Amino acid sequence: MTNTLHHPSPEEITLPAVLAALGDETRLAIISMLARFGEDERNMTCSYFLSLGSKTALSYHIGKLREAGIIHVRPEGTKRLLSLRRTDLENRFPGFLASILASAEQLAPGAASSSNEFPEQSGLQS
Amino acid sequence: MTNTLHHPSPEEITLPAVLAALGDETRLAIISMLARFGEDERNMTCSYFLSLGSKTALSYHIGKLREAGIIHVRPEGTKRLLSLRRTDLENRFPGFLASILASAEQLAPGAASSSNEFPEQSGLQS
DNA sequence: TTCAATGTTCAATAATTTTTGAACTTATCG
DNA sequence: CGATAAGTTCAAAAATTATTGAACATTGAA
Repeated sequence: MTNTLHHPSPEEITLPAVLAALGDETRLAIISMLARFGEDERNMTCSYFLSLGSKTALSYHIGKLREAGIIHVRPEGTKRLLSLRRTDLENRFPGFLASILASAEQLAPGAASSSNEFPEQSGLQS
Repeated sequence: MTNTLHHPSPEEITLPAVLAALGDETRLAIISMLARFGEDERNMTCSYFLSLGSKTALSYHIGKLREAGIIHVRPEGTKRLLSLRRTDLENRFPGFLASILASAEQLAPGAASSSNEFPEQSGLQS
């Protein structure tokens, strides 16, 4: 049995697949949290995202993100350490991830609410 | 019967909806063609995109793009004139549309093949 | 070793999205 | 007027995606 998780190579990452993968609230929330709290990869395990859905649902969504080439998943013991494939995405679709993340910042629970008393519109409501 | 087509206001446009709408090859091709050949709105009718699907399928996809706030549809006689909501999208999600369009340039049939003999990778294969 | 934690897999179900063809509306053209 | 062109609507069918719970595998810890 192939024990290593499959990750598409940079050239295999396609725009339609990436957009489809991100066109889902749960997955958008995952990458948004990853982007903000993921500087230290050690904390970003699957169960970190349990507030977003059941164990099985997360396994499914994380698999989608991985297969689309958006995140990297590194098994470590019984855990999986997740990280954004920032560089690969930037090379493939310049500016794309940055614009998404900037717009998605308010999506993830526990967002660093920018201490703004006047929320304006954020474009992120379902 | 409300004869005017509904278009979400800028504040009603949400990132998940936009991403979901664009996570489809047909719709990505539509906006890519619109971006490249749509400077003159007069030519961009629904039937212009007939190479991408049946009449009914296009009606469906164009409706999706409209409801997501990505395009504007103006009835003119028996036709519908389509245009990208570039400004609204740029205000809402700065840099997003530009990055998509730059990456999607090769998607639409009849693309201005950039006269490049060495295609590299384009990230747009299905 | 035994227990608990972290995830995956599978099959079934549910929900959503897409595609189709037929019928229909509206407007334009001769 | 009568025919054609451009689209829409509707309901049914097809296809895809997402959710669940049960069972399982692996690793780490007591």
